[in-house]
Amino acid sequence: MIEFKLDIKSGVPFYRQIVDQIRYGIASGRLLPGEQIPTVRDLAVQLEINPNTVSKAYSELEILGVLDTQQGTGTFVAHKEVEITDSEKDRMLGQICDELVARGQQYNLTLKEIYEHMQRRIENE
Amino acid sequence: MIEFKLDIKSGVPFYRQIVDQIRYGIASGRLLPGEQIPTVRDLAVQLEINPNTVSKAYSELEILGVLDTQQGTGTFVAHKEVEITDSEKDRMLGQICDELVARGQQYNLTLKEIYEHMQRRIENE
DNA sequence: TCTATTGTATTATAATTATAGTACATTATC
DNA sequence: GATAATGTACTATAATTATAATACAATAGA
Repeated sequence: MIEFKLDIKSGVPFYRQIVDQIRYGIASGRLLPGEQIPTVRDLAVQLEINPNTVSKAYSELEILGVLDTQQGTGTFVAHKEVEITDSEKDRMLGQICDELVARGQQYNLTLKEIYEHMQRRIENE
Repeated sequence: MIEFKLDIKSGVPFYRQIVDQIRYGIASGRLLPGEQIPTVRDLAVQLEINPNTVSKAYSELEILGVLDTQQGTGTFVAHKEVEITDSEKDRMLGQICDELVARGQQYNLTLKEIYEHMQRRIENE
């Protein structure tokens, strides 16, 4: 399970922060395939937002195949079925890191700072 | 002078991205007090957005005392210190990492893979 | 079967964000 | 003084985001 947290000051829409945090959780291995995530109502209470906003995030991830939802039961991390070739993964890896550096540059964040931030977050898991 | 760049995928409002990039630019010393920044119309053309959106960003920064505007002349960096707190910097780091690690998840990239790729880049610098 | 819990759907409302178009006031410059 | 460029102001429109309240359908479990 992961801990959800909204940054009110960031300007990033709430539903979008939830989407990103779930995907981050999967990428970090803290959310495993088949694992249940909080119910729409529970997460809404926890984050002090409207259930519709949580539902919007979950729906978006279900359409993308990231989550499986079962009415009456709950919402679960999906079992990935799409296979991606190593070469494509490598290409995306480079692209993601390029983008990380470029985004960081806009806000005077160095490659090292970003790296160390990731390190801290990995260690605190 | 700084190079402005908008991240369309981030969900962060355009005017907000402009505000932050100017603030961080001043804080880092890449924008100097008294220096002229692009005109409302020029930046709008450059970023392919509406002039009103640029104007909104500039107005907000003028209220904060970060920019001085002179009708008929242009907009200039004010003689005022801009401080980016550690917590704000941390929030920005978190936001960028969340967004891009989440984006990598689409391609089955793990946090560890991204982290290690960054490490290799640092070593090759 | 009954009940509680789950996700889902709907309608309404409001605030925010962005665009489009137009116009005006101020300033520098020729 | 005339002109061009500047920031500013205004109205209108649309899409997005978030909330509120309600209801319905599916499931698990007593």
